[in-house]
Amino acid sequence: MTAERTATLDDVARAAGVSRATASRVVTGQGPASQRSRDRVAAAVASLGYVPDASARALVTRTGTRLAIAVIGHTAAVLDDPYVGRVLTSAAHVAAEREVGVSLHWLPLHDPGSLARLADGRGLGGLVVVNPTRPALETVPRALRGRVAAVGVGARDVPSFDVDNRAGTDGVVRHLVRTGRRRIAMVTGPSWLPCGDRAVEAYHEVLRESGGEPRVVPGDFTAGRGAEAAVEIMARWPDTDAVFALSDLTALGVLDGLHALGVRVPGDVAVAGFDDIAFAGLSRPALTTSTHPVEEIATAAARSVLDRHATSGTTFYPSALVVRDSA
Amino acid sequence: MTAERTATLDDVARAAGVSRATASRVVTGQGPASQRSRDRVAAAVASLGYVPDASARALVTRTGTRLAIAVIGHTAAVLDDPYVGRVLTSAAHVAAEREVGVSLHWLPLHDPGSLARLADGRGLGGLVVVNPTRPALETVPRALRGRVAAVGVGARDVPSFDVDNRAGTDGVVRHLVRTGRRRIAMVTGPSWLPCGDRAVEAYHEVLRESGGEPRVVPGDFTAGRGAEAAVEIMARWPDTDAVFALSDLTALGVLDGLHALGVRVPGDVAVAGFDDIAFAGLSRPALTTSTHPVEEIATAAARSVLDRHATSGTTFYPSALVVRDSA
DNA sequence: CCCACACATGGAAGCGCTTCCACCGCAATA
DNA sequence: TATTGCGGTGGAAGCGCTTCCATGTGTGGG
Repeated sequence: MTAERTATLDDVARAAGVSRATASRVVTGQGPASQRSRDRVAAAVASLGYVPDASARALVTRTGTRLAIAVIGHTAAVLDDPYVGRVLTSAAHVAAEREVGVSLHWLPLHDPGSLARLADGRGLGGLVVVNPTRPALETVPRALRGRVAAVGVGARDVPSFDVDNRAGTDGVVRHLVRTGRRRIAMVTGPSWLPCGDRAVEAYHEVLRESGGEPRVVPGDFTAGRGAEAAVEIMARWPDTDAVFALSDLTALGVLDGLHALGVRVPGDVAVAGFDDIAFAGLSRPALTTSTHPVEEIATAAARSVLDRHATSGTTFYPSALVVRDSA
Repeated sequence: MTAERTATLDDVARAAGVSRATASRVVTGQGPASQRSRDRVAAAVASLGYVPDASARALVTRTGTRLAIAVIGHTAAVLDDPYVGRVLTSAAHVAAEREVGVSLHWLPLHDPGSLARLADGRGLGGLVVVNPTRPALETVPRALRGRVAAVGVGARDVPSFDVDNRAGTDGVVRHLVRTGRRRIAMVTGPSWLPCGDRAVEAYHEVLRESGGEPRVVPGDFTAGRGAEAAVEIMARWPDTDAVFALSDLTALGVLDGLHALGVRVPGDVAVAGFDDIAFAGLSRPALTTSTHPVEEIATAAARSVLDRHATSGTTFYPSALVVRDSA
């Protein structure tokens, strides 16, 4: 075990024959430096394998670079949903682009205060909140002001990015109506997620127009709940001829529940989901759904944060109907 | 915008009427402190809402607390696989338990050197490498020695945790043989992943015993590749009566490819996967597979790292056959 | 009654870095 | 020639924290 220290900026400065101040200027690219210094420092950095210490840097600049993703809703179910994975992938890509790290934080639904602990050594360059709830967003640490964005609607004061699930729902339900369905049930998302509200509204509107009466049961975006919901729906309204779930995962569960009940899809009941996850095309029957450009949304959110775009309000991304076999 | 600074240890010390050194001792719990000091400092911490600055702490202790997860194989496909998500969830749980953060790093397959950049301000308390490749592991920064574990086999010098896919494969293939299949094909994992080798060996062994000839096509753990592989297999060996894929995702793809070919499952061809992901029970026909206790494995890896267990070598976790409809 | 010994405590150093500031030499201007 | 201006530079301060060390302060034993 040789006591081989990792190179420090002082080492670089010494090797390059300049002061530490100059070395710092060259390494960070801030401030003036002669071509000669620049070259010598660069050479020293390369030969020593110098990597700046992020902690020390964060300590003095009072601001870090890491991109933090905070996912609200601390249940294992959240990650079974490919949604979070897709958000993470995209964020990771943006982070890689910018050469910053990304950290992941799981926040229990009812301890929004924990968001405050995220400042974590000022190491953060930005924060993306997934599934934002209002109380959670209000506890965002002061230190992060101006460097926060939300994925999902419901954010105040911070830019927010979400799929237009009002239009998406409208498209799906209209498709159901167009194909002759009239007794259409809907499985919603978790009630604490404000973003589902607009979808439910759209569902009600289309039904009002087409003369159907609403049949809404609560969901939570899990497959298990979908299976339960299917049973509930068929027990309560046996003449139901279509089920729309605000999540493909749930729709897949509905498919399963219906299958267990001996109900044929789409013969007896049409089923549609939302999100167009990878498995949607793989189920039997393949799931009719509406796209959710998660990658685009998450990428935009991450960029917005890292670029310090001071915009606020929600940007909606379009959702497109994908007709497969189930409806 | 009031210039409201966040409380520092000096503020705490002043408010408690002790020196900064004493305040530090109380906050960290290291070193002696009288009950009186302890109480006063605790009160000051509470009233000021003091949170230690992780950067400053990491700077001086030369070691952080954050748990880093490095996933090797920088492709979007990796995250479509629920596998990584399950690892992350588990790691996040352990991190929450220990009140440390977790950061996520996506490492391109062919730039193992990037692992070195992870030391990232010594902010790391431990590193878990997912899908370890030998070259990648060799570049783990010195600073992290003794605080690294791997999920998946192939690690040298660091503790490693994986499912016993040799036994799992053995179980699945034997089940296939037991149910009368003899012309069994296998779709493997990506060739750069050493952990698949033992599974392939087990497959060969069972086949040797039962007198079947091996039919191996390469896979990459994606569903898309599964569909392709199904077509390849049926073209090359039309009398194939079973396909075993080393990943449920791929098996689901095989199901899809077979369906497109008009091949009935399990009537004409039995299909089995590996991992028992959530969707395995949802497909039609429901997938026969072998469990992969990812949560257990990842939890063990995370704990091992955070607890500085100096064990090395691989711990294997059992895999259990789950018989459903597809085989 | 004094010394040794523990325990508590505060002062000060220093982790690796950025950045303010004063300074220097040089070219351009008066 | 004397003056300004400016790009380039190094010294030094300081970010918030831990920890070494020397210094009190109270106990028990000799």
